[in-house]
Amino acid sequence: MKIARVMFTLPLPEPFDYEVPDDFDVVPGSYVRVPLGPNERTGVVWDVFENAEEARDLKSVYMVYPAPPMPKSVRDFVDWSARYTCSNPGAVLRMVLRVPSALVPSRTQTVLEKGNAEVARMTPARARVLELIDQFPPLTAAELAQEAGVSTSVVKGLADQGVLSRSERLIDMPYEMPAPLDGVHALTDEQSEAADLLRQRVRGDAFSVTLIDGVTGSGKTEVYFEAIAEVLTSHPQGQVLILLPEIALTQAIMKRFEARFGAKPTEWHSGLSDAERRRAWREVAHGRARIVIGARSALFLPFPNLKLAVVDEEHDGSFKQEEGVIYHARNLCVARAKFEAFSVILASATPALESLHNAQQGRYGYVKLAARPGASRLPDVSLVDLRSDPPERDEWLSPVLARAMAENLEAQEQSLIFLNRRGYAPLVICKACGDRLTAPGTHNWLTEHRYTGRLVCHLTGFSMRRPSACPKCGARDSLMGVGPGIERVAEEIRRKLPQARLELLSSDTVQSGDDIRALIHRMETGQIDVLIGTQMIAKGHNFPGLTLVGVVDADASLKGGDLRAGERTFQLLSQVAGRAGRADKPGRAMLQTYQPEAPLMVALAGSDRDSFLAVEDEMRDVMGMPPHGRLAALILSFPDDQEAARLAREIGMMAPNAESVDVWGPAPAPISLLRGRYRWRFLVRADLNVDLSAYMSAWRKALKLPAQARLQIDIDPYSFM
DNA sequence: AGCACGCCGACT
DNA sequence: GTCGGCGTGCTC
Repeated sequence: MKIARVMFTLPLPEPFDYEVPDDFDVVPGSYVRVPLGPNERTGVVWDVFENAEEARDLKSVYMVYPAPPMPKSVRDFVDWSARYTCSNPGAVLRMVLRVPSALVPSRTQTVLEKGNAEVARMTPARARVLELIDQFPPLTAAELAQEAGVSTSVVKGLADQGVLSRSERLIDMPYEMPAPLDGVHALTDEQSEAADLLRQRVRGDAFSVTLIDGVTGSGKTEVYFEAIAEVLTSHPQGQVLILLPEIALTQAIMKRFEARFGAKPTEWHSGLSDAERRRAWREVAHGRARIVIGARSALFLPFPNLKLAVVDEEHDGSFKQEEGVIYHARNLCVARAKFEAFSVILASATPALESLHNAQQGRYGYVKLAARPGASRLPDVSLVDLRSDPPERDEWLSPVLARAMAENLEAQEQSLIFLNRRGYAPLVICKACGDRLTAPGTHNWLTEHRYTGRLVCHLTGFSMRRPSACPKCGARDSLMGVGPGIERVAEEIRRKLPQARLELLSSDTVQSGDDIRALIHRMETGQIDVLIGTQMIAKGHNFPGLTLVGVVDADASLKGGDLRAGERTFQLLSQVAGRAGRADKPGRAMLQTYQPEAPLMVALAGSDRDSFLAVEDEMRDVMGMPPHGRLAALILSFPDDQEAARLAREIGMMAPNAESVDVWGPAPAPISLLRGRYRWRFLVRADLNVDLSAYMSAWRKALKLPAQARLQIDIDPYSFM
């Protein structure tokens, strides 16, 4: 008897066995329809084996889909990812099998084109159809009737006479084949050299990772285009995947691909319709989609013949999936490359410490691209010591920065003020009773938004009208905003520079991409003197008239005990500082800080990424943190406050003892209440030689928790909330 | 994930 | 006396 071991897209711990009828062509990787309990489901055959002795009475496979079997390398990748992320293989499989309807071949439709027969009796309506027929590719009867402005019966009549001939066409057409167009970009010597190296690395069928470290405008994209072109020519069936942060998947990037490769790449992201998704999945699975550009979930498409994956903006935090199966697309991409023996290119202007570390260790190849000649370089960065030059009471700009802004305005140059805090004040207290207003059931402070007149919790999304009396003691007009948000700093700037044209940029002031583009346009064309904004201003264009960047609170993002706070702050601040100045007009950046002697600040002041990273790397090494150690988080959530705390302590007692593993916690999570559930966190650190995934799985397995308790395991956490 | 079976409140 | 609430458990 032939037995198929079938994996489902369900959170089951293991595959189920089914009998395979003799006349069924079932191989490992086949997609099958099988009975499961009272229903039937689609699953993937993980394995096939002969069983001599009559075993349990198994149910039978109903049907095999006429789709290319899932390659072993992809199944291995699913198994490995499940183990690594401490999730069920079925949950990972669900990410691969996102579109079950794509397993069925595309339906066909009848289309019409010019036939052989002559029209017997010409009518005006028929004449109009025949006039048009040569101008279009084959169309359906409905489309043709619409174009000609006649009813479908006219079209049908012509077809029945043979004047139009009918043929069948797939509804979901294969994509156009890309073919590199030469001579699109002239490369500089440096770029050619980099391209040569990459071409050489993608030519074979070997696993490799190469980091392209190049500032904005250094031609990273053109260089990795060369590697893609090489794959298309040297591997006639080869497929290429480009992973981008979701937000970077714009029509602009699609146009650049089209210009280089003569056809639109296949898109894969959350905005696709069901039909587009089905088509994309099917074309990928058949190996016909040769260039796929997508967000992190594209990593789980069932490529049969992947030869190259590019992770652009590889440092970007949005590659980390924080819900369901928690994974980092960049890291899993490298893992998949090992299973399938393909090349990976990581590209960034501010590479992640981990990636640079791997490059330094020789595990990754490394290509450095310097700035394009004439492009702006990092501006002069100076530190404003808030201890020696403090702002006035209830103000946030040091006199030093305020003076620089006034001079800049005088010289008709633009300033940009960065503060990563939305709203007016990050905390509201009652002057009468001293109460700090928090979101209900949490300790999260409410942020005051003057613009909308509301108090908002930025962590949970809770929001209320600003009350006129204290909710605790009832005192009237006693509520007071404490600390700065961008609205409040804007108020201070209006007071100090009343003639300046000032605008704000945060997720509260712009609703759409169009709003942002309009604002960037006003900034570019000099219609704004001072732009004040949150993190949102870090990304975007260089502004030619911008010569001063002020960072209100350079210390802010260092707080919170987040492992990567320093690294992220450096990336963010160097991005923000990099907005200032052009070759002809040098820019300067001023960072307000209470700790000008901190290594991060010193490195920023020296615009010295390498020495900052060296210091950061040293610190991580001393603490045994990534990339010198491993990190995992365990998060418990439970509907009841008291019981959650008790369970958390109990879970802590059950942590397995292991060499070279430190368990910290439980601690109430920074977002301690989320969707009605109370949350506690553990942080686990281990040496590199420890299988931390196995440790975490063993820990979870040892626990017996009530059904409402939920445990999340986050291997290599990026968010500490 | 579904969908069953199970044991406790408001209704013909 | 039932209809149905969603808590627990199973699916080869």
